[in-house]
Amino acid sequence: MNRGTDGKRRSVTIHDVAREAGVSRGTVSRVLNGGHYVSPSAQTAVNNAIRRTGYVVNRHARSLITGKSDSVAFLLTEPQERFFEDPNFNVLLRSCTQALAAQDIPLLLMIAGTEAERRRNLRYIEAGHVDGVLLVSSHSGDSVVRDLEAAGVPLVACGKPLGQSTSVSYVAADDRDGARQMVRYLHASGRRRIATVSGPSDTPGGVERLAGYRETLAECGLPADESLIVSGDYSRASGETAAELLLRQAPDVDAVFVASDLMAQGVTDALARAGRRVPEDVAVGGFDDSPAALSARPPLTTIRQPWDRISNEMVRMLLARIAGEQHAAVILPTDLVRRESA
Amino acid sequence: MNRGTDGKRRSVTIHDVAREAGVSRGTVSRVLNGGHYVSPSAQTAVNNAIRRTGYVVNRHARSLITGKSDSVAFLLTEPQERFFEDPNFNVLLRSCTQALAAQDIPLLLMIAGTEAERRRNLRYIEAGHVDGVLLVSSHSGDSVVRDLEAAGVPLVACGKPLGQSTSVSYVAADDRDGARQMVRYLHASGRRRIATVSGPSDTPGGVERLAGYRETLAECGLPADESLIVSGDYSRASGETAAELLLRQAPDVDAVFVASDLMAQGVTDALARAGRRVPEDVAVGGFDDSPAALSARPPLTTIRQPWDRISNEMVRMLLARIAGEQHAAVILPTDLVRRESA
DNA sequence: CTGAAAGCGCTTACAG
DNA sequence: CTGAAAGCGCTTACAG
Repeated sequence: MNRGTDGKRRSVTIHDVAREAGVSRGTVSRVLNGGHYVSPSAQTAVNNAIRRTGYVVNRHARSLITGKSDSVAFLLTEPQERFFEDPNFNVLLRSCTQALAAQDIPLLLMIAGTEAERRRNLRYIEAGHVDGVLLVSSHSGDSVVRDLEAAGVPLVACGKPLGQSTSVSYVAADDRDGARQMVRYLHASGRRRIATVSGPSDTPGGVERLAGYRETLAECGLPADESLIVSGDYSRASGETAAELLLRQAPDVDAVFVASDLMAQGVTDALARAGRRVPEDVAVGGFDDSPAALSARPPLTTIRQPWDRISNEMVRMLLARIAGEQHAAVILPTDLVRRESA
Repeated sequence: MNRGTDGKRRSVTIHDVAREAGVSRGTVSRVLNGGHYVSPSAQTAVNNAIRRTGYVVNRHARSLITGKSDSVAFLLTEPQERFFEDPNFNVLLRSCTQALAAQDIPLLLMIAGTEAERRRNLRYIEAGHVDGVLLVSSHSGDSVVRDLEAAGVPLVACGKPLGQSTSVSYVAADDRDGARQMVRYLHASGRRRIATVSGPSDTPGGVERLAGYRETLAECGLPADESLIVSGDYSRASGETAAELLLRQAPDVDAVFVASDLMAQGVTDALARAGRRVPEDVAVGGFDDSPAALSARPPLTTIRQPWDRISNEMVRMLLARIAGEQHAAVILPTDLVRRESA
């Protein structure tokens, strides 16, 4: 579609291409849609005509008949504050956008911070305006998954959706194993009073990383000690609070596995204020390998989540789901990244 | 549009509503589009029918005839690394998404990091698949503005586009005045060797904030001294490098106005390493009031950019532009935020 | 104020 | 392999 000098759109349609190529509109459409049942000569004639006329398909007309929009939504039900505090979402959003763009599928960004926004977005999605949704919503109370499933909308979640739904596709990092790696590492470097700051218990990361911590402690023959376990809400401030509590409850702590880098940054702040050196007195291990890991002082030893792979898998799965494939879960491995904090 | 159990969409159309309401499709369409020339009784009959049938307009069909997509693009031509390092973009993206959502207009996120992505996005936009674009692209070398303008696509830029185009709408914070406020403040608190770390000279912030710095120095009767001026690229690392250079060139520096919080964070790091106390020995003033200002140690005194207002204005202007209004520029005031670094 | 009708640009059976 | 034709769901002059 071009716009003339009058500002009105004057589009070259399939009709113009057909005339230019000396074939029917049906034939043009066929080459547009894969070139099946088209003779080589017609094929080239059409392609040349397309080039000469500068034709671009009108997606609305196509969608009207195919019933597909060729677009997907990236829906965020997280309270916004957290979203914009957490660098992981950025990486995820960027990678998903680009993976989709590579297939010429635009990404509609939707933020459902308030209940009203949640309803509006749901209405839009359920009206069939997108072919599927990439869902980022770590809290479980959330009914979005249920609503979307009920409406039959293809869906892939980032992280395992807690709660009832067992039939939803998701891709997640191996949280539990990541926690295990970190705790094993702390133990191997000689620490014996290993604490943890866990995430909220209504998030997969909150549950799984804590479970990994517990398992590994047992595996290493270290006693379970509830005074070594405190929890936060993934924010930096909650990390500070948690560390202060920890220092009171278990002053002899010599290592902390923190369930997110942002919280770990808060932990190192509090530790520094309390006069504990990191890592000499207390080793600190984070989770995520987010930018926060680098900006923390000292830089954080942490668990890297493979966000590029996660987003690529999410996009791949969603497209497969849209094409009719069954749901599935993909669990991706994590890596330990050594820096200075442990 | 609903999906039956077979997974196929079975939509209720305007036709069903018309039948249910006992009117023609034209009448239904009229109430959908504002209710002009419709009798009150027809109006209510149609509204009831819509409610009963759960009708939702098919946007593709509507777009096919109106020639509008009722969606806009948020186009980012910044190299991605910078985007995801800069918290301002997050705020901007969130606010724009929500301001648009309030009007029921979806935002398509487009990232043009590479030349190939740039071309693909441009093709999509120029094909008329969106009604307009919100552009975030601070570097001037960029031909996107030119291309988009040539194609007649309604456009609003964030920040003044450097370069030739004089006819593009934009909204920007008052960079120059923000710089003035900060330098005046530093001067008023007794500093006399006030340095600056400027941004790249091909960005509006790089140019304007430096100009504001120079003007205010003169206004305060302080001598212009080029050894007090170094530049960075807005990254934290470049702030560190700049500060190191500064300490060599002008060891007696007692204040630094830094053109971004991220760079200012690098400056405080380097200052701390060099044994200078902030703010006792050297006062540091940032720009942006981004999350980095809070996570810096000490927290940064900085210039707040009104991102909420900026995004609201951008959306308002774009919608006006799409509706046919002439281009315009909006300059929004900034505020000094006092914290501990100066 | 309202209905009948044309038409937006495409895809897809249906015949050949 | 190809063309003619129907139809996707809507909006908008055009008559009344």
